[in-house]
Amino acid sequence: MTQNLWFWRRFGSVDHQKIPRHLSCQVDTKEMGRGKVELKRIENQTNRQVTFSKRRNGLLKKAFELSILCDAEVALLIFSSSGKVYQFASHDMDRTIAKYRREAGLPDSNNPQFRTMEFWRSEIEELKRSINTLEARQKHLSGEDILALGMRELKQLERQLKVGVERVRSRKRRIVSDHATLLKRRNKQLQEENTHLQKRLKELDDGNTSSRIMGENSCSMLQQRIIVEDLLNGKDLPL
Amino acid sequence: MTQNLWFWRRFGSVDHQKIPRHLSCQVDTKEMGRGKVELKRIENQTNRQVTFSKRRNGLLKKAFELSILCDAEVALLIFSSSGKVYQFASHDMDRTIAKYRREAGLPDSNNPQFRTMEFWRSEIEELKRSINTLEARQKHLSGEDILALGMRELKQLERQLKVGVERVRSRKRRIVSDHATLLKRRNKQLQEENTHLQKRLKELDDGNTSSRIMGENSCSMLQQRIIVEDLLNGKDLPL
DNA sequence: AACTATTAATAAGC
DNA sequence: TGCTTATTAATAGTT
Repeated sequence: MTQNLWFWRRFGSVDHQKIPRHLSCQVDTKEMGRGKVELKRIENQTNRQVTFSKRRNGLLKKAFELSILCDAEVALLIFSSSGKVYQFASHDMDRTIAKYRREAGLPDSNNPQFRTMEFWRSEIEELKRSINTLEARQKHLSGEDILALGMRELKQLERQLKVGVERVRSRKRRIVSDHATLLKRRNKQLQEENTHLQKRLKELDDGNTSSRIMGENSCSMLQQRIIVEDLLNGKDLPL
Repeated sequence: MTQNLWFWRRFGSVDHQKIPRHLSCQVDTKEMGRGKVELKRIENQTNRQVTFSKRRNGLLKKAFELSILCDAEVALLIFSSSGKVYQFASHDMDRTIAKYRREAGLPDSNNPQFRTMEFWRSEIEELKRSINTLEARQKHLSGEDILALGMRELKQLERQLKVGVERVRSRKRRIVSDHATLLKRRNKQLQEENTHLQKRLKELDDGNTSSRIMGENSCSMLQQRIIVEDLLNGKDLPL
């Protein structure tokens, strides 16, 4: 009944005393497939989702096999982090749950009101816990409340912050560069248009207005140049 | 919700069109380990029990891993054919079961408690919104998901990250410096103690043991120096 | 329970 | 999501 999680103590860290195949492995991680995966929440969302899909299927399959091969009654509930539910029950979910309640459950938790109360309560508790965690992390990332952190954590934090700074800088450079490119292109267009217009004017007229037009042109160029400089200084970008 | 058992159709008979390793296999059975096992109840009682034990552990382990790796909520109930129950719940068995009942069970919304439920629901919504905000902020601080940010926000973000880095660095320096100070002080104490001891020895004795003690002394000093160097390199600090 | 040969599961890449 | 491949994990049978 309470041998829940016992395997964690046994399997939590893989024992590499005996070298498995070709090479030994120094890292204390969960390994499978092509790579090695730390037994911790996969941070990359896409990856997590793919792994979830694969392992969920694997788990359902194994639950099914166990129930058949060993004539066991198995019930399995899986909620994805997005809240979608997947289930397997060898006999009948409700029957198995009822059996569990009789065997392991508390005297009377079958009260529907009590149960929903408990459910919402725990749901809220969990959300609050999440918020606390996130807030703590946030503070750390802002360099606050770091007195309790050890050297190792501080170094990791610094590394992460540096990565963040670099990404932000990279994005900034990209924005500026894109805008500059855009403006240059427009500049060029205008220049060409100007040349064209001048040519046409020269063809139509005999020189008494062409100087005025050349004046307007150079003014427009100047304005463009100022905008580009603003961009490079990071002033108000339209994006 | 009812995609239960779907995998059975796909995995029920293994596809051996592609020869797996050394030899192909003609039989349409479930295979594993050294032998091949039909996907049906194992008749031999001993065998069945052993297999149950092994596979049960495997299943529990995998359920656990799924919950950790993919941040999923998993509940698993296994009754052996002799009636013994084994369970795993990543969060809380009752909570997960309640969640399942809500999801899969009747969408009973005309409850007298509907109002309070609505209240809690909105409470939860709000908490979730907070979490989303926090997570978004977190990502920004990690330099992720910043494509939508404008130049002004990026600059602010960069400034904040720099402040964070500087605070973390400052804290690191402080830790190292404190430790160095501490060690230097201890060093000095030891040195004084040493001098004192040597003096006393010289007074009491006439030189046949003093060399040994000096040896111990220099060894201690060497150790101290190594620790200080570790500190400056940021290795494992006790703090 | 430990060992080992063999197959299954699956991480990564597409 | 599905397929392929390289690699590790699970485990059936044996001792």
